[in-house]
Amino acid sequence: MSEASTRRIAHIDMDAFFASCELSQYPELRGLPMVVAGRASHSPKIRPDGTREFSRLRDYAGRGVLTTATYEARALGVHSAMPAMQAARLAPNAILLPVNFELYRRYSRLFKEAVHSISPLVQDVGIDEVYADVSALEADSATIAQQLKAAVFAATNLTCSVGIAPNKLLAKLCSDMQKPDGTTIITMADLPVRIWPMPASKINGIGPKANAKLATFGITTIGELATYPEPWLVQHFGQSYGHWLYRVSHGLDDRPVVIERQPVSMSRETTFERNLHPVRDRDELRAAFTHLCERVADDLQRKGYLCRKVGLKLRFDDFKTVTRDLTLPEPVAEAKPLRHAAGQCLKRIDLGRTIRLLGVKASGLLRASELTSAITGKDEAQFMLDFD
DNA sequence: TCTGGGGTCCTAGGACCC
DNA sequence: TCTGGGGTCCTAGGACCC
Repeated sequence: MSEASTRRIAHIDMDAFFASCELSQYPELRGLPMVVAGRASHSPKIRPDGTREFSRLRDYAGRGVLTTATYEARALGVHSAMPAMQAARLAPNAILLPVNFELYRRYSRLFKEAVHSISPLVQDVGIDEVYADVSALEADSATIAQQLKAAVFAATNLTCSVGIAPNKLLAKLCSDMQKPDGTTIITMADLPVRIWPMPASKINGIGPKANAKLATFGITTIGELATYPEPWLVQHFGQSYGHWLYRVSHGLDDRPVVIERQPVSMSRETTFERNLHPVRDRDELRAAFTHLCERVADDLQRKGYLCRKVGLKLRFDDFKTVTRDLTLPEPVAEAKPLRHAAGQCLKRIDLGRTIRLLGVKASGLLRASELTSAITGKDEAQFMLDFD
């Protein structure tokens, strides 16, 4: 009802986050085309005179994609998620830096603490963005946006863009409208003018496939989507997705800001530098397989979880991906049972081609602490039964 | 020299139970 | 000898997001 329109949700999105973190380390790169991709072998070297020597994109060798590209690099036609080798042909002289997740996580923590200092109801949605429910704050939205940006800048020396709107859907669209360092505040009344002209693909949840299908009906903007009646959308996109398309096109979204969430799965995967043959490269595959299981086990134990389900993922040389999973009789968190279960999964896959990627996933997660109490409860029930 | 890694959510068929 | 129907779990694949 009308109370939905009284909510005020902020979406706070760091500007070119990874690149900005790197520029804070290497200010001499400001204004240059720069990309982040790959591993530590491309870290800058220190010259005898103390200045830094950076790798160039043309030095890149391997199968990675760009994690990020500065605006100057994007002007040369490269963009994040582009294969690095392909980007190297377009921008051979762009500065190349390896990913430094430790650095990004450090800045991420500072950013989120800063948002928290302004509004306590914060939902994490990735390393560089959060939602905050600011409905209960006294100040008006423009003041809140200024406070958020000032707090983030004071904590990180980095800028962010803020959108404030009646729900998460619109707040997310808003924060993207005036990047970088932008502030955009809208109400439901602004929908036709501010939101409807935007491409439908800007909506979170309308990806390449859905967008292409919408385009076959001549629908490219959110406003065009909004001209279609709900039954028509349901007929062509299914009950659930059609209903959702109808709602988002009219700016409707009642998802709450969720402060804490339990993880659903934990996984590790690796793409090999060259495709591995299941027989000829058996030793290398086995070592990688075991290592992935060890890493997943380490993640589980470090975060205090056990899993009831183990999954295996294989990508073949033709990029075809297959998965197999197995539900275990008892939850586990150690590498050995993970490795055994994943090995069982592997037996169900036809290994006719060489392998590009191998992955191991743990799901059906249980908190280790809760498992203890669950067992205690079960034992007590058992005891009662016996006693009876 | 094509196409990373870590996630969430949805669908759909079959098993199995009542 | 054809045929029910709801609920839940398991498994495989795929869309989508950062």
